[in-house]
Formats: sequence, structure tokens, C-alpha cells
Amino acid sequence: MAAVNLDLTFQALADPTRRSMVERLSLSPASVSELAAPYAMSLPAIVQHLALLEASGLVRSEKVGRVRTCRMEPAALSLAEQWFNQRRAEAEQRLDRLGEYLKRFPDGDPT
Amino acid sequence: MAAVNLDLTFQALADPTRRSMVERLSLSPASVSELAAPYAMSLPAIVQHLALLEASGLVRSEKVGRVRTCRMEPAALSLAEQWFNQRRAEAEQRLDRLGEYLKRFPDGDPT
DNA sequence: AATTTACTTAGGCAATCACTTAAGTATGGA
DNA sequence: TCCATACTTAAGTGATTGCCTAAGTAAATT
Repeated sequence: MAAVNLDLTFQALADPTRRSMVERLSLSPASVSELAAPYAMSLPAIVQHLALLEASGLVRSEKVGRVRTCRMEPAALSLAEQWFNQRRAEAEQRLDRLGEYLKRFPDGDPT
Repeated sequence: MAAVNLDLTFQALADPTRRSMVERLSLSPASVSELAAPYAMSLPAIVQHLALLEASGLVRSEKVGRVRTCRMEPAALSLAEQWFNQRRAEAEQRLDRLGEYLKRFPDGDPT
């Protein structure tokens, strides 16, 4: 099972190159060279980005012959999504409590 | 208007201290000292984390007297959420196309 | 067997990060 | 007016990041 951890996931997504690699792989799997093609940087640089994406669990890859094929691991994305959903839920709870309060004391502070 | 940018947002969320500060502020606004209280690190370190959270647009703060009060800026969170939704939508489209394909050629490759 | 393709490994380098301590500056209370 | 509170500014340090070039290795292709 891939290591899924929010630190590494958000870290991986913080870089525009890596985020755009994720966008590419969300469409379909690709080889390292295909993945590298759109970027001006060296292949080793791309492979380093890929290593971070794999460390975060967002991407997995396997080598067949001399070609390494990379694909998304959707579970890692959904872990991050859950974190956002929790924050949103808390914010909404807070607004609900405020709403209740205002319903009971429409003119402001009860003191 | 706060600068909202995915690089800075994910960068901000990649650090466990900052993420936990966001979790705290999702519950209610807090002063800098309140925000700093749970952590072992120095106040300047906390203020630096806060600066990054503000740079990302996730948090906004204002100073009244000698107290700076920090609160969440929900719009910045939802920008990041949208990015995840788009990735998920793409992954689902891909699976839909695969499903269509399998419906037409249930025994595999048509060649 | 020689060459090309597709990565992989190793090392280096400048910039940024996550802290630190020390020394400020306002503000508010006794 | 003195003192504590709530930050704020500045400067330094070691570790990590995001690249690079150069030199591998191993699997096809010719």
C-alpha cells in the first residue's frame, strides 16, 4: 500500500510542475518521457519530481522493459479532499451556531 | 482581495504546524498568542508560519490595540477544493470512456 | 555486435525553509 | 509613570528544494 500522508501530498502539489504532471496523469497513464516532453527541464529533474509524487502516494509507476509507466493513485487525492471537507464542515457548524444565536438574540449581545 | 494561488496554498498546507493552525482557525478566530499557545516553538516562528498562511490567502488578520486577531478566509480553501474536483471529474470521465468501450467490445480489443 | 532509446545515479550549487536568539515597539493596566 | 503584555524586527544557522551536468546501465533496434 502506498504511504499516504498529508504533509507529502500537499508538498507534492505545491509545485506547479508536479501539479501539472498530476493533471496529465489524471487523463491517462504515461511513460516518463511522455510525462517529461512538455517541460523545458532536464529528464533527471522530472524524475525527481516523479519521485516526490510517488513518495506522497499520488502516483505509482512500474517498469516494463526499458519503459516506466506512471499512473494516478486516486485514493491519495481523496485523502486530501477529505481534509478540506472537514474544514468546511467545521466552518459551517460555526455559522450554524452563530445563526442559532442570532435567532435567539436578534438585537445582538444578550448582556 | 487576498492573493489566491494554488502554489502558495498547497505550500502553506504542506506543513503540519500551519495545517493545525488552519484547523484551529476553522473553529473560530484567535489572537496570535492563542494561536501560538499549543506549540513548543518560539513566537517569531509562529508569526512566520502565519505570514505564509496570509500570503496564501488562507488566513487574514487585523490588529486592534496590541492584539492581532486571525481568521480563516474560506474562499482560498474552496479554490484548492475545486482543483481536486476537476481531477476527480477527469478520472471519472476516463472511467466512463472505458466503460463505453467495454460495452461495445465486451471481449476486449476489437482488432 | 554496434547503436539508439529510455531511463538512472551521482554530485554540485544557489535559493528557500523552519527554526533560533536577541533586541526592539506599541498598548494597556496598576 | 512604571511595568507587563502582545507582538515585531533583525540576523543567523543548518537542512531541504529545485534545478543542473556528466556519466552511468539496460533493453530494444539495426
